Amino acid sequence: MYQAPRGTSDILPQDQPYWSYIEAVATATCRLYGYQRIDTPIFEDARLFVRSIGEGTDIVEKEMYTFKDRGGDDLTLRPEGTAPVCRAYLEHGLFNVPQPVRLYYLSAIFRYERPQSGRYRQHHQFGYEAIGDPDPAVDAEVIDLAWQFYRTLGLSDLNLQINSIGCKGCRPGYLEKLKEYYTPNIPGLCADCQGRWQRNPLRLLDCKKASCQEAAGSAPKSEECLCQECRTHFDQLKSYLKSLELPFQTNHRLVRGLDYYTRTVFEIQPEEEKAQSTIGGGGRYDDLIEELGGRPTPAIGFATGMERVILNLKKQEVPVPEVPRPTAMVVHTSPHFRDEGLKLAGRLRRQGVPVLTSTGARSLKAQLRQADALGLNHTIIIAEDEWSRGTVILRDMKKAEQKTVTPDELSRFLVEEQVRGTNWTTPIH
RNA sequence: GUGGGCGUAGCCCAGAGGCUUAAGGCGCCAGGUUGUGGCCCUGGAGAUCGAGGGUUCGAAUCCCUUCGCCCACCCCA
Repeated sequence: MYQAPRGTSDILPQDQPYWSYIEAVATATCRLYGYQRIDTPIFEDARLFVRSIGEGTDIVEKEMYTFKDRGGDDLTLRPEGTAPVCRAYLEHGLFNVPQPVRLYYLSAIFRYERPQSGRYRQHHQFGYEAIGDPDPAVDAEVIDLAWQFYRTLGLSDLNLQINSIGCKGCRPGYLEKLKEYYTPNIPGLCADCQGRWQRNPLRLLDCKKASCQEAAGSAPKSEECLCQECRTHFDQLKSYLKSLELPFQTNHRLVRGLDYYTRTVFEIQPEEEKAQSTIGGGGRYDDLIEELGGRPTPAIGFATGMERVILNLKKQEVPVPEVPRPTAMVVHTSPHFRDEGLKLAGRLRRQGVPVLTSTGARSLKAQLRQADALGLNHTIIIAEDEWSRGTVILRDMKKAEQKTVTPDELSRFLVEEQVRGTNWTTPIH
């Protein structure tokens, strides 16, 4: 038997309410803030990602789905959403519209990793970018939008952590200090951290090993090494966040895994911290667009993992709206009426009434049993006697009552139900 | 890539060497007479016991290999 490839999964009807709910809330929230949707291809020139994410990162080193197409081009299944949006920004001259350009996306992301709870090879992100404006007010807006999104969804007990990792001007100095501080501790560090000291000192800060955490605890803080501009930017952001009444915490050990981040970085995670707990994160990437061949263009973005959001919606037992389904079914006492049943159902549907039809040569009993199992409110029974008098039976399955009606009366009743909204199923769980 | 746990019907699972010709529950299908569901009763379909090899008179049960799933590390959404 074939199985879905490792790390991928089918989203069955049972889970679809979560997806449409999240998409609806994401879309509505973005509209509230003036972000417009953008969709980029599922694959891109491999170099786009190597260039933007950074050669030394895990994503580029071992997680990209890269392949040669028949024309010999190296293509990569998008492992993150920001670089493609920046590419589109440049390609379509979006620097010629009023800045910042506010864009959002809902898209599949691919990373070759060992799957585990909340981590998949194909997952989905809702993300957005504000490109072309250095103002810390934009940082605040981006963070606020994320917070608003989670709140609207109904998630509670979330933590917002922020940090500033400086710019290309002041970060090198900070990294020096960091390495200096760690030098005497090197023998006590875990093997991974010994490598990090060499290649990516920032990452020393978020090692989860107890032994390394100790050292990280009293390590020099990036915030204390910011240049004047970065410091002002960070201070202003914090003050804006306070104005917006966002309950943030400054986390000096918050760094992010992609190379392109500058200044503001932030993450949002559920209070009870676990593995892969971060549900969303983002940051500023003021040098990325230039790196991709554009003019220097400051920008900031955010992305959240849909699967992780769903995980938390379930954990917190947040009720989500059910997707509408018909609550009526046309059945018959004899297969001879199947044709009439199809016509009647067709007529109802043209009037906007969702209905099911029974299939197969089943007995009336079997058809009703099925209607019951599906939790339908009504069955419309086509039966000899009534049909010969130009009527059908409308049976209320919940009340176990039925009456004989003409097709016109039937339509009127069901259209009425439809308008009142009772002709759709609503409960869930 | 590394470590741990687990693989018996669509789902939950019993069975730990010969009464297993693999049990039960849910679900599915059908029936319980005349055109009507939900409860109950009866019947049915559905499992090469993840796969391959080995030990044995005999293996779902023991051994080896392999694949898959889950969880954790790394890292991230």
